[in-house]
Amino acid sequence: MATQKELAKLAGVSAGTVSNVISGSVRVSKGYREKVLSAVRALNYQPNLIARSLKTNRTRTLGMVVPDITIPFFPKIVRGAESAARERGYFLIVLDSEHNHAREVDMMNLLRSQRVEGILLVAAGGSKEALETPGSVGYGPPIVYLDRVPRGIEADSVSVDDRKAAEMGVSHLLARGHTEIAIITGPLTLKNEQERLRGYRQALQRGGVPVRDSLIWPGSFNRDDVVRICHRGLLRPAGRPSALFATNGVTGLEALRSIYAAGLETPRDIAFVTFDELTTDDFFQPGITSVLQPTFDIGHRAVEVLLNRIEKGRPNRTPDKIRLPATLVVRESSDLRSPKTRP
Amino acid sequence: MATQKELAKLAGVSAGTVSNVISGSVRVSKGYREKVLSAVRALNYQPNLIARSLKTNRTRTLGMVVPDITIPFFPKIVRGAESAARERGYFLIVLDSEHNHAREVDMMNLLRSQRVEGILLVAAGGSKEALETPGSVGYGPPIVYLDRVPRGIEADSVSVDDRKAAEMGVSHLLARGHTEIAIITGPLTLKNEQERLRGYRQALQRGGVPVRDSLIWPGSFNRDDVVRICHRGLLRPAGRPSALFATNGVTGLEALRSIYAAGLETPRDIAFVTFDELTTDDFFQPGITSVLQPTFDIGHRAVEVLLNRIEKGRPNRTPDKIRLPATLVVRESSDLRSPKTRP
DNA sequence: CTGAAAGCGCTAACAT
DNA sequence: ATGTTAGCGCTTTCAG
Repeated sequence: MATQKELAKLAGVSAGTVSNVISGSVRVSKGYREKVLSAVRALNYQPNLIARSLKTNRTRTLGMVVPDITIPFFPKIVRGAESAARERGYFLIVLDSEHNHAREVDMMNLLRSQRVEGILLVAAGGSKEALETPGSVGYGPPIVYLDRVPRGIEADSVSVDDRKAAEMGVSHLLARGHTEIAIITGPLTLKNEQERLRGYRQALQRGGVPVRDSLIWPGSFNRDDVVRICHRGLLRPAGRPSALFATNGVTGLEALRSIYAAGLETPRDIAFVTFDELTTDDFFQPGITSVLQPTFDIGHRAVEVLLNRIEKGRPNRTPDKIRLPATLVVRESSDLRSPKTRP
Repeated sequence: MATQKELAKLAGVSAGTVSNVISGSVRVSKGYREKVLSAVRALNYQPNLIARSLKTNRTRTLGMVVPDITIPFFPKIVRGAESAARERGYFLIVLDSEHNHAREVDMMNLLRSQRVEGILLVAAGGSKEALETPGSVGYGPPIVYLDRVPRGIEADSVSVDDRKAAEMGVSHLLARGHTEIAIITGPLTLKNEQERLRGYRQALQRGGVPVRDSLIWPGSFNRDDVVRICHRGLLRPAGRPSALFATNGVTGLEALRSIYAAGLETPRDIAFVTFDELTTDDFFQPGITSVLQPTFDIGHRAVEVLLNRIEKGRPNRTPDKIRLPATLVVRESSDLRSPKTRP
């Protein structure tokens, strides 16, 4: 691929002039500029960003690490982040940690080696310890945590108010007259899963309904686990709960699968509310009531926070901890009054 | 962030020795190596890949451009590609063209400017012309086309045998006794959509069933379009077809939505087969019969083709045109014999 | 086995 | 307004 030196030779000017034309930072006379530009076209010149970065010590690139790009929640966040990055003239490199903290550390180091100017991190989680040491924080470019906010460290973050969001979903079920509301969670090693569980407890307490341990089903992101747990819970001798609340989309989808597999229907046999869109969202018959997170905004805002930190360059400023509200979309699965029966 | 020069000073050796230790290309005595390595730890050194790339003219990075990362089909391909890249020690940068050819050209140029060593492209399509000029082919790093193979240009590609795959789906419906089989397609500007339509025709012809234009419904990726087209087709005066075949997941999902919205059930009122997993795949009640593409393999194989091209460096070799088979997963939606009715 | 030095392509003084 | 030049961090000869 052509270099500026070659352009200079072809255009009959110096390398510095070529650079001036291309970067646009210094005025160049019209005649020379034209010559350079036609050389650019002739040689199909593409600036070497690597060389430019080495010189300027800037890459205009942001990195992002997500636990699993095949979970629909994450591509939506990626979209928002990419959009915000592009608006401000930055590129975004997206990497997948595959729920693996060791790999996450590798990815972070890779991004640092690539000299990205900031990193958006949805922590892989797993163990507590893992969450708290996401690859030796404290050096390298700024990090904004999204979705999963680490406990303890003072860092920028953008997430949903999990407790309030869960409370909203559970309160909705209470308002519909349910008192036997079970909850199926994701892995409780994740702080936001814990918070959602707290929101559940809070809603019950405020509603004057006792919290019963037998209705709290700690789950995971694993398909079979969730199905097994739900199966046991739904068919337990004490009788099944009248409602089930799922704290994330992956778990919620499997929970719904279990309900169907047990030959039950929502809301006829059991009311159901879940966090997140079940990919086909309004598609289920009956429709599934969901607590929706503002996915695009999470990504978008996170980039704004990151770029403000980068460009304003105030390293010791107090962290931005942005909490976005979720919204409740009420559909039939939580509605006692119109039990539809459609295949 | 620390540089090799700083390491050298701390370790009391020359910069060249530090480089030798880090790259591992030249043997360094144990004593010096230890010193360097402890300096690495002390300064939390991260090699500057930018500088390395500038020198070596290698980035060990691959680029990938997809039309829409939020369509579940693509993250699955990305997974396969990332996995293969990692196996061979390459990084993968994923970009989203948002179905927009102009943006696709930008993304390609960006990747070239970043000096990626090869590009995996799922073309944005749209207009024919767009497909045929994916950003001035012929210079820059090698390109492997996935999923959507350009007409005319001789290039490496990895895709599914669309015609055969569609034929398989339609033949299945014929075998179930259907003769009034409608087809709803994606945008027919895409060659693979055309091929799938040809597969439909071929299956009918081989089955001795006349092809009727009124049963061919050219669609798009647009939600409302598809719903409108299906609505019209399903409620047409001539009576609705006995089966519907959808040529991709996005269109298929909307088609199914239309079926439900019209108060119909599969397979009771109409049999239904679609390309691609409907995100919740085996979840629908009744289950949806699907033509499944080997998504992970498509990405994985594409990286292999690309890296072979890069590393073997045979520029004028005849192109690899890999066609992977799809598989048919038969579920209830196409089964006349056991019309379940479950909500 | 180690050190010194050149140079990858580009930008940004500085000099003309 | 244009040309000249140093140097970003690294690898890689080439001497020693």
